[in-house]
Amino acid sequence: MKKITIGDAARQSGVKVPTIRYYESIGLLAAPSRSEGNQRSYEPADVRRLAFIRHARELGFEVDAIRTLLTLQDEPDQPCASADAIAKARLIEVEQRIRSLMALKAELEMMVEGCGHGRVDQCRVIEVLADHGQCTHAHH
Amino acid sequence: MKKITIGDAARQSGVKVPTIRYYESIGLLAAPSRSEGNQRSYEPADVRRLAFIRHARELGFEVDAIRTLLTLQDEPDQPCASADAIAKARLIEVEQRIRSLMALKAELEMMVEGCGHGRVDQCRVIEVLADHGQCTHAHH
DNA sequence: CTACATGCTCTAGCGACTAGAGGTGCAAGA
DNA sequence: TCTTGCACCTCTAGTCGCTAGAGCATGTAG
Ligand SMILES: [Zn+2]
Ligand SMILES: [Zn+2]
Ligand SMILES: [Zn+2]
Ligand SMILES: [Zn+2]
Repeated sequence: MKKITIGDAARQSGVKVPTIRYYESIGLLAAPSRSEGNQRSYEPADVRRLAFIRHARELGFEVDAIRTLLTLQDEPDQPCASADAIAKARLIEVEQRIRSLMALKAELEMMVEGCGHGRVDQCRVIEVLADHGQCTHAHH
Repeated sequence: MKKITIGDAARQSGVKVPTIRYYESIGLLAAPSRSEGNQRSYEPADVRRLAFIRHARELGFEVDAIRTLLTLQDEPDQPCASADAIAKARLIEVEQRIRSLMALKAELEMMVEGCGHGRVDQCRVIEVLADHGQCTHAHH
């Protein structure tokens, strides 16, 4: 019976007010009912949905993936294979990203630690940037 | 002999043609001279500059940082402290990103491996997404 | 000379928001 | 009751680093 304003929904879900409106505009969250003064009025289920979205975003899922996951959530008797596939794809993505960043980290360490902090024309940072041949990894 | 077209510059530097024009439009690369038919004509130094930009982008430096690095490169007798600071900042960024992604990886593994691949209402993936309390890390 | 590749400018779109302008609604204190 | 002031509304435009396309002009090989 209590009306949940967009501000309340934001506080309870951790999703910012403009972002909630944005999610509505892209059809990720259904348009809620309105008060007499045309203000959005949410149900507890909407807040749970927002928290779900936020958590999925924090874990790096794209909005399109979240759209699919939300649809699945609404069909509890279906097999969960596609949800698992989405999560697994994200996991593989993250693993690749970590590998790539570790290689990057190595290059950056070489640059930073290799520099004697003198003049620019002796700077290891600038030197390596100007010549990828100085890198230990062939591809970044 | 010379007359490096934008296509040649692209092939030699690894930066795509529209991207070169984009870099010119944001002032990252100086506008080159033009041929009689109004076509861009680059010097070898421009191609080196493009390769520098590309390498820096591959290492994840932002365009604004690259702008600073390029300015520094043009002043070889200056101290390289600010170049080193930019690289170090990027290194710290990368290290933080790796840590964050490792935590993410752990959560995703729990989700993917914890699921018995049955019905959606028993899916570990959906369950964890709906409740951050199920996560091992407090913050993502 | 004729194709066709490459070049030109300009505009719009991507993802996932964020910021601001300019207006309305609403609750609480004086 | 009035007023203050925050919360809410819509709409537009900006962020970053490109990328895609339209509709032309130019350059080159056969
Ligand atoms: Zn240095
Ligand atoms: Zn390199
Ligand atoms: Zn599952
Ligand atoms: Zn979590």
